Amino acid sequence: MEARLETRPSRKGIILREAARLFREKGYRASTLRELARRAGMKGGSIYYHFASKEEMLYRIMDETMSNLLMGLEQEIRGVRDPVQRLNRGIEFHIRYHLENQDETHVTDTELISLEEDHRNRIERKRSEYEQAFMGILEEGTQSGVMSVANIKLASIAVLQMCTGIPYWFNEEGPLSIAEVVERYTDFIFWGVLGRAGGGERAREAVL
Amino acid sequence: MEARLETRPSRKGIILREAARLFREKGYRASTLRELARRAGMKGGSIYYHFASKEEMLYRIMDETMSNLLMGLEQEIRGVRDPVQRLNRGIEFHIRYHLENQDETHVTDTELISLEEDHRNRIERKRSEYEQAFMGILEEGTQSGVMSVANIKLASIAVLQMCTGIPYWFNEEGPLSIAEVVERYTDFIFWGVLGRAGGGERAREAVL
DNA sequence: TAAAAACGAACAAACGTTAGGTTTGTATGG
DNA sequence: CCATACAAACCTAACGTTTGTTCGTTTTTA
Repeated sequence: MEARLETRPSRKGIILREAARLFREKGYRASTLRELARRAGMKGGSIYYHFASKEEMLYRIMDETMSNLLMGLEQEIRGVRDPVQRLNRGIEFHIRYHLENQDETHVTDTELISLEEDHRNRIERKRSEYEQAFMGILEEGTQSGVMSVANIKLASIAVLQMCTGIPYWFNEEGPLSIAEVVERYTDFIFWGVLGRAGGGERAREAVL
Repeated sequence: MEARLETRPSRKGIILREAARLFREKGYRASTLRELARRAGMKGGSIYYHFASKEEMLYRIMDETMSNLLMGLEQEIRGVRDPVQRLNRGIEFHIRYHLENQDETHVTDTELISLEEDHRNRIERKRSEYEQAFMGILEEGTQSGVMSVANIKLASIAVLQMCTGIPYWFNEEGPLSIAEVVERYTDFIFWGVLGRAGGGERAREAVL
C-alpha cells in the first residue's frame, strides 16, 4: 500500500531493492537466495524472516511497480483536458518512471513468466488497467479529430512497448539526458517518421 | 548456415523446434532437459547425442534467428532505392518474421541474459548489425529530405522495439490478420499519432 | 555388421526451504 | 541503576529435490 521504497529504508525495503537489482542482472530463476542475502548483508536463511518465499519478493516488486505506475499516471493527467497534452504527460511520466526505476520496471516487464498463476493474474490485471488508460487518451484524441489512429489498442500497446524498452539501451553516462529522450520519443510518437518532413507529398504517394 | 528449421525435419531440427517452444513457454532457466526430451519423444540423456549442452541449443536458436533476420532483410530491400519503400519493406519483413517464428524470435529477444559471455557477444554483434541496417535507411531518408528524424539511433531502436513486441499480444485466432497488423504499424511509424490528423495545426501548437 | 541413435541409471552440485539455537535491542519492575 | 523478560533479527546446519551431465549398454537403422 504505502511506498516503502521511498521512505527511510527498512530492512524489507533494502532486501527488495537488492532483489530487484539481482533479478535484473541475472534473471529471477538464475538468482539465488544466498547471493541475494550476501548483497543484503546477511545469510541465506534470514531472508525467510522477512518474506515467505522467493516468489513473494518478486511479486511484491512487480505489484508495487504497477501500483506506482497506475497512481502516478492518474495523478499526472488529472485535470488536464486536452488529449494531446494528456498523451504528452502520460508518455513523459511513463518514460521517466522507467528510467528512474530501471531495475524494478525491467523485472516487472520481463519476469511475468516467473510468477505463480494467481499472482500473475493480479499483475496482468493492473497492466491491462494501465494500457486502458492510454487507450482512453487516444480514443478522446481521435474522436475530437485532433489525432488520427486507426486502431486504438494497437497504437497504445505500440507506444508503451517502445517506451518500456528504453532502459535496455539507455546509459546514465551516455550523451542523452532523460529530458532529451522524452522529447525525441514524444516527437516520434506524435509525428512519426514522415509527419513533419518537407517531402510529405512524395512520401504520401509512396506509402498509400 | 543453412535454414535447418525449414528443411525436412532432422532430429536436431525437431529438438531445436521443441526447445524454442519450451523455452518460450517456461523461460530457458525453468525449462528442464527431461521435459524437452519428453516433448521431442525421447529420454533426457539422449539429447546429448545431438548437442553438447543445454546452452548450446539456446545459442543455436538465437544465432539462426539473427542470421535469418539479417539475410532476410538484406534480400528484402536489395535493389529498392526509395528510402520510404525500403523502410516499408523492412518493417513488413521484421513483423512478418516475428509473427511467423514467434517462439524463436521471442526466445532471441528475451534470453540474451542466459547466454554465456562469448555467445552473448556474438548475438549482440548480429543484433547491432541488424539495427544499423535500419539506421542506414532512416539516415538516407532524412538526408534526402523525405523523412524527418531528429535522432536516427533512437528512432531505429524504437521502431524495432515496438515491432518486436507484437508476438506478446498477437493471437492467431484474433480479429486481426498479419497483413492488417503490418499495415497499422507501418502507418503509425510513418505518420505517428498526429501526422495525418485534420487538426494538425492545433496539435502542432499544443506540442511544440 | 557397423555406425547412429536412444536408453537407463547414476552422480555431483546447487537450489529453495526449514528448524532450532543465538544475538541484539528495548521495555519493565524493583 | 540493574536485572529480567521478551520479541525481533539473524545464524547455522541440514533436508529433500531437482538439475545438467556422464557413461556403459542396448536398440535401431542402413
